[in-house]
Amino acid sequence: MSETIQSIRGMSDILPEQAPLWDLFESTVRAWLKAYSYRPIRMPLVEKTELFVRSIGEVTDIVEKEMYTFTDLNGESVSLRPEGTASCVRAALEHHLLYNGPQRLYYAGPMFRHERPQKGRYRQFHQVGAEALGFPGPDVDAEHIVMCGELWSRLGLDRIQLQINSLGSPEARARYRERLVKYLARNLDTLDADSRRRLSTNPLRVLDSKSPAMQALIQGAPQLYDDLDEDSLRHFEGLQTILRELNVEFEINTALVRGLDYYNYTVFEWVTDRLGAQAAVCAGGRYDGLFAQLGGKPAPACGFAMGVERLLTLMAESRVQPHEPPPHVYLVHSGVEADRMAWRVAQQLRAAGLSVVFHCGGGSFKAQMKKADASMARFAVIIGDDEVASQRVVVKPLRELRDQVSLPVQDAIGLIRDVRSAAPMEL
RNA sequence: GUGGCUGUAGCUCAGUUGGUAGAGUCCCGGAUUGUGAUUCCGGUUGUCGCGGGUUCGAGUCCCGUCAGCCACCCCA
Repeated sequence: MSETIQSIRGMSDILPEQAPLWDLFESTVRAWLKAYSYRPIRMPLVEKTELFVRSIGEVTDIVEKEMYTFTDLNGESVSLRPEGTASCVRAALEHHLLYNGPQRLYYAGPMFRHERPQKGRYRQFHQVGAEALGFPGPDVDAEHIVMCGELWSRLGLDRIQLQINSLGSPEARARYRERLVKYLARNLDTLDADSRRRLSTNPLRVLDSKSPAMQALIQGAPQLYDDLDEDSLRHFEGLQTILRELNVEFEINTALVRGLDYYNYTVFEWVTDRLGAQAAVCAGGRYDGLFAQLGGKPAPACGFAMGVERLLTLMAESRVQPHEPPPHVYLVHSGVEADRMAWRVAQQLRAAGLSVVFHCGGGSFKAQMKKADASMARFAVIIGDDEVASQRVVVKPLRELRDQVSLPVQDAIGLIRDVRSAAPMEL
């Protein structure tokens, strides 16, 4: 025997047992996006590395050390996508999607980041993202936030809190960054090693530090809010007004700075206390500069992405149960003529819209029925020599405590159909 | 990338200063070939994650490695 092969670290199989929850999530999400008139777009999983360098930012951890980057056979550097927004904007530019006005788009699928796996964090993980391209106002920011809130209730989830912040215009952020660096530099001896490193790379992220020793320093730090220009303030106020009118609860978290470079103005994050360290289940914001950054005609835009695995974990913990009815019929048959009849009956049952588990592999009735239980199918349909002679089948309920009956096939279909839509019986 | 904990049957887990592979569950066969239960009997549950080392002898101790979990970092 040769050695077995394992899946790659941080990349897992979604087994049949878990699939119904994924199905439930995906169908809920699709209906929800349809209700908001977002249309699907499917981008490649692989893009030129340059796309992510220019959009996400060269000095971000994602681009610096987490991308699956390799050289294609033609010598070009390509990467598995670590997120979806860059590809989505690239596609919008490439196909001139905004020529006919603004677009509401969504995508769903796997993303890849070479991080150390832990709860809610995997190397291949899934996101659903929505992007509103060509909308300048805070009303679209609000739309995104409101629709997320609605999704949580459609998914049966509660205790997901909303945090918002404004990063202002690029100029405002640059002013603030300078002020913050000065402040942090004065308190250099209080900074931990990570924060000192961030001082030169991404100083705003120092505010995110979880180190208890840093909290006082962070409390006393200058506020980005003080550097916001009039337009930024008006945009932020506009968003808050809508949220308040719609009774959407939110918290302004001035330490909320997204890790990706392309954000400006509104940023928001939905967080939970039930996932350990990976608190964010959905995050997004405005990225008015990205179109130009990717060489296109400037266009305002706003979007968000949610972590599917994290939401599924919450659903499982909230005991959200997908309704997955078992097949209608387990078809048991024994005997040369009976086998032949069984094939025919199976097709009749399926043609009538019933799902059939056909017993393959032969064996005695006893052996076949031994496998039958209520989780396998609602009914066993049994065919033997007597049934061949009478051209009837035996229908035996596997879930209800009722006697088996002998019926012509058409009557059997009727009987099974009658309970098809009935709620599954608790056993 | 850094740190901590863990890895024994398909699954959930025992395994006592280092001395010959265990339980429950599941699965398979039979008692019982017109059928789901119960009971009884029998059977496989295994490179003890992998590779080295120490030792007469390693599931147990040491080193390395891989994987899982948790935290840091980062992020959805």
